[in-house]
Amino acid sequence: MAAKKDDTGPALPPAIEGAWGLRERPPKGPRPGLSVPAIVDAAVRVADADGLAAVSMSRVARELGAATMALYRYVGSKDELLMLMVDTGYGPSPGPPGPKDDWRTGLTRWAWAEHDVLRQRSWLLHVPISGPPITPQQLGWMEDGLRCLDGTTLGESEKMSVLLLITGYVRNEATLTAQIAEGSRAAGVEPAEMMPAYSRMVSRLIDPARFPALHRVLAAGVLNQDDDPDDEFAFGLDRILDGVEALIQRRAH
Amino acid sequence: MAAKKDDTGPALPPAIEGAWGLRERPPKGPRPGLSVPAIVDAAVRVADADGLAAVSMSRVARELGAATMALYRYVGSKDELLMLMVDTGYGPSPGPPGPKDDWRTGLTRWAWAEHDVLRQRSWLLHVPISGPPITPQQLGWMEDGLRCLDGTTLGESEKMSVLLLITGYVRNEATLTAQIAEGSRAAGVEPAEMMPAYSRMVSRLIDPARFPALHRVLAAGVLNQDDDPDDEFAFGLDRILDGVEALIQRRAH
DNA sequence: CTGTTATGCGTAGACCATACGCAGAACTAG
DNA sequence: CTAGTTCTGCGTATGGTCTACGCATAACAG
Repeated sequence: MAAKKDDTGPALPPAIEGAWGLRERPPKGPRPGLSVPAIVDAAVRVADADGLAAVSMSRVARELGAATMALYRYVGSKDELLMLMVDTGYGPSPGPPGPKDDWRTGLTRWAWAEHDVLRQRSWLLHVPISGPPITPQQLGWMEDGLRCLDGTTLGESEKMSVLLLITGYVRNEATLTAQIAEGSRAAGVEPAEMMPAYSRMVSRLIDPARFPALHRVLAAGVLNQDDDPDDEFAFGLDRILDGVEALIQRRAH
Repeated sequence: MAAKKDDTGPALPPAIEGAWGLRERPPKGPRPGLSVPAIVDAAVRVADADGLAAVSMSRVARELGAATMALYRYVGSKDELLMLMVDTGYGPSPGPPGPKDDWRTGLTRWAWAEHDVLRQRSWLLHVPISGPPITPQQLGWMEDGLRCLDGTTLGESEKMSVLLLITGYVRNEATLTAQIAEGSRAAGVEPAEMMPAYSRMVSRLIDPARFPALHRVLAAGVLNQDDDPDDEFAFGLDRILDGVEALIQRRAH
């Protein structure tokens, strides 16, 4: 009676359970010609090469020399495939902080690690995420982030909030720079010329009397100079960590 | 020769120019039966009612009693329609800060205004944004945000960074809470039961030895209690503004 | 050898965006 | 008043998407 109490809320899709190492292959029937990891790898390869929009079931199947519908024996839907793609796309987390690292050093490294992944695989930003993380590597990232805050005065709930704050920032910053890159490719402009072109366009559109502050920003040439996006990233990250530091100080009081 | 120098970078789509009040109707030909604002309003109505996924060209046309292809006389593509939907979906900006407001009060109000819009129209979060803002209301929001920082010691570039930081945070927070809501609707669980169900599922999946920090968070019941999401939002916002305040203090030194 | 079960995958249906072209309306020039 | 021009509405058609369903076949258990 109490033995089969796995009915814990909404069921996990079979392919996700597979990612956690549960679920063994049934002994009957013909040998599977494909495997979930092979499919996911192929899909990731397509996304790396031609972007997320190129990832269709038929394209992934072609990549594997299989028929489109063969994939549905392994993944329940395209959304499920996308979820698994995100998991392997992020890859293993950067590992726990070193024993001598303070929380700030650790979180900085953690944030830069995600930053690097998203720079490399900008298609991750286009995957419509449909819920909190449930895949192994995703939770691995979360674990390592939490460990950075282990010795601090923060409560468990606050640690979680801080992590969400940082990961949100990283994703947002990556989204913005990826948009510039993709926009320039779509418009046929070289990336360095993108922001100046944008700046010129906005200058032409706005009335300086109705948009004085914006006009001042444009006049200062803020959007023209293509300063290192990494500096921009570091700036915002330090702002957030300053805020976290203020909280930690207050809790220690 | 120097009269028609509008060839400033990648051209603005005609419908967007229309949103800025440029572009007059040609005097020839039959009267248009539709209009861009009418189409955009219909599309927004569909998105409000049935979500962004329900917004197809045929559905919008049906809403207007027109044929699908008729819409293409007014917007160049569906992406263009989406861009216009975002503009009217956000609506007018909350206005400039009051004359007695300090920067922190102003930015707080600004952030909450976007927060409220995104709560109301969560489909805005699902629109794949494809570049920096070029529509009138979007730039209006930016203008009002910049004005909040008018009297501070920050440089123009820093003001922009702060704004991006905040708007990114607002979007991120809204995305997370919207995911819970949508996820619970998709899984047929009532929203209040969503996070506990998630918490139980993760507990079942992870090995406490490999995920000690995460295990501790779950044991503390952090994800169970459905504390007011607005408190959560206010927490993160204050963290960020603390960071901005630290910067302003340093610049004033 | 028989029954069971899982696999590969072909077919088909229900959508989607949109390129193209035609009939006719509404204006301007003469 | 007429002819020409230009723009509108929209029907048709193409090529793409995901995926429900069902059938033949392969591999195992007894």
